[in-house]
Amino acid sequence: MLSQKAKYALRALLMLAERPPGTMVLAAEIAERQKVPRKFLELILLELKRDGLLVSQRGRNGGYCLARAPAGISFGQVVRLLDGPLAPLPCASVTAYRRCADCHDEHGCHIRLVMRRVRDSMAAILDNATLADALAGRVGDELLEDA
Amino acid sequence: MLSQKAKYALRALLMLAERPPGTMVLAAEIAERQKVPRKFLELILLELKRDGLLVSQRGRNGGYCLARAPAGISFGQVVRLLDGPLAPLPCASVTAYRRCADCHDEHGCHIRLVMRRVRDSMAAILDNATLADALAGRVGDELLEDA
DNA sequence: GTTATTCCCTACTAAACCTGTCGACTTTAT
DNA sequence: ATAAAGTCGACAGGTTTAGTAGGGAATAAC
Repeated sequence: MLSQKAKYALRALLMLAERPPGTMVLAAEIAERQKVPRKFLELILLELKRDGLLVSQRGRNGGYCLARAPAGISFGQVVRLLDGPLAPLPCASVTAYRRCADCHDEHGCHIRLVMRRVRDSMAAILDNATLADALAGRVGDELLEDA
Repeated sequence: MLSQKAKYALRALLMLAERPPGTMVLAAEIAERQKVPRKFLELILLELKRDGLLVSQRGRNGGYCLARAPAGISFGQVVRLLDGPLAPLPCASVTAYRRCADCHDEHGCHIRLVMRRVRDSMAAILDNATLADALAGRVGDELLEDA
């Protein structure tokens, strides 16, 4: 399950992606428009900034904007940053592999093999979906008709 | 992330699937062999039984066995039962749809569309992978060679 | 250089959830 | 009767989630 944090982060990023590149937007404005508690949002924006997805400007006329073009930011990066690895099990993770303590012969573990497939397909979708794709209505391979 | 409960449940079911159909196995034996706390496992087995995946026999010579053939029990059923809907967001769920309270115009929500694709691909894998498939080494479309 | 604005940072909290544990009760075979 | 086994409710300790609170630091405008 996606956390509120990740959901809020995606909303904020999508909102920023709609603006002309370099436009500074106030945290307060994002909070109001996206209906996210202001202080909570600040924590999230800060995390996104630390990870290099956002650029910020302090003081008057400050705010946040994307650090790269919307086509350069994927859902996968955002979800991993805020919610951790995609894989349903640590032993099925590629980016954050960890052995199951109680699993003898991991190599033949059927559960792991299935979960590995799940993680691969999640990664294929999320790492491939960028903010630009979302705004353009491109979801996966198909282009969405009107609505 | 898969809960311990779901992981233990899958382990127990796979173990039962290896036995000849109808063989009663003690909760205590499953617990020991799969290294799962006994009392905790009992809760899980009970839940599996209530959902019709297991059959139990009380008293002496009692135990648990699968209620159906291993080919009739999918990973998806088990995961949904113990961990809830597959979808990363309630608004992207098929089996347990719930509107996002703070989402105006859900219809055009880009986040939802992406998460819907994630849930579809998870469901395709998990609902298609049965206990029998796992034991046979069938994972998805390909058959696994030795190792 | 003062002031208003805006992001930055740390600490805290209340509630929920996860992972079990405990103890008693019921059913059943011997 | 007795012992073996599943059934059930309550609870507890730790972790995570979803925020809140309050100030500190940088910057622009005046």
